[in-house]
Amino acid sequence: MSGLAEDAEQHVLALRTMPRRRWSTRDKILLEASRLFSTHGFRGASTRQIAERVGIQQPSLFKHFPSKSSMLAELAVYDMDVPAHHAEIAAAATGSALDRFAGYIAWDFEWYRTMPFDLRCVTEQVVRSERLVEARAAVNRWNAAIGLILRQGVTSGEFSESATSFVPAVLETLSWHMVNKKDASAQTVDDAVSFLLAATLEPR
Amino acid sequence: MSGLAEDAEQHVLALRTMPRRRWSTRDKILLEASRLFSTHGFRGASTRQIAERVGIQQPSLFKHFPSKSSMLAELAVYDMDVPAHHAEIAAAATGSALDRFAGYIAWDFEWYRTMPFDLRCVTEQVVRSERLVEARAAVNRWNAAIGLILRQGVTSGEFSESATSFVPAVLETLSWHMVNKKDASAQTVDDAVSFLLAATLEPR
DNA sequence: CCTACCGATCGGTAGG
DNA sequence: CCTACCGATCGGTAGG
Repeated sequence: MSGLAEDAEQHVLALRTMPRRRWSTRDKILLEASRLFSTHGFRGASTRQIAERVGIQQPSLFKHFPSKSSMLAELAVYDMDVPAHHAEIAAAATGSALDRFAGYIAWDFEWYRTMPFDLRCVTEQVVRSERLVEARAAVNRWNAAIGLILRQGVTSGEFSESATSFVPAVLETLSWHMVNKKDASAQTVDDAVSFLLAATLEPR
Repeated sequence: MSGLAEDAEQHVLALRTMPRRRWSTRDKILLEASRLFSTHGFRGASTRQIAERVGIQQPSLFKHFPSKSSMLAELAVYDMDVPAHHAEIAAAATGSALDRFAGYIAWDFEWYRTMPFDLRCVTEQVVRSERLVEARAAVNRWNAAIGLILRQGVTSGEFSESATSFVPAVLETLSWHMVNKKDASAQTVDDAVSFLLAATLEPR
């Protein structure tokens, strides 16, 4: 079922090159919902606030989404299914663990840097709200793929064993940092890759 | 006004050596509130849930706290005022930036590892809810002190300039990691210090 | 610390 | 996509 992830990735690539006023109402809803979820949390962001920012009445939201949580579920596809798909490819590829890990995190940081939606905190809210079963499965797939690459790197002597337990959480933080900073550039991505690799590599 | 931070630190040290059944109702409320805030977010945790876990009726909460947000404000003292106080001491001390930074983060990780309350996500919720003016001031003080140490280390050639922009967010993540993991030990603290220093130091 | 209760706001529906 | 509206739940108060 990688079709879901690939379709979602293509849709985001299309949104990035499209002026925001030409976005569909549905995507405008997702954008404002993501921003309010990030700022006030899922429960703290009301459907009336989302509708106001989009410029429609609150009940009109439910012509595009069956529920508020379905908005979060769709954002979780961009936040977890797409990264999980890329992480699984990196985990199954040939080459050194270091090269595959470096390649994945470079893609990951660039994904978040150019992401139109504000996905910060989506992961945590997804993991914690037990309703979103599919999104939780994607989180587990991502963790499994990253964990595999890290173990491969420890076995080959490239990665520090004691460091690997911190890597998933720090990777996530650096991803959100790309979203957080308006002035994040391609250089910022390179710096974040160097930062994480320096912490992960076995000291020589 | 470091008396607030020092009193709060002493209170936490006392709680750590006291069996939980001997805690005051007030501290039991703070414990369960912190856990529910961390799991469901501030808005997602209801006062009825908090009261149920403490074993009292919901309106009784307001005999101990004037409002739900005042519970968050008190947790923010443990999450921000106490660390800000220690960071400011480290920033003003003599010695190399590396030594002072390493000393601070070792204290920080140990603070969160042995913290009875679950302070994850308190910072974000504090920063975002504009009402908690005092807590926001503590966040700013912490950021200023850490930023000063980092700039000192860059000037002296000990720290990598491009790395320092990621350090505050990653430091916070590693602190929460100490709370998150039930099996976090003194060794985990040492590993986290090594992890962050490896990423922060100028490569030789 | 309890019972009883209130106004406000919430997510979502009906019907057009 | 709008207006009108509903049941549920929210944080907090009154009074004992």
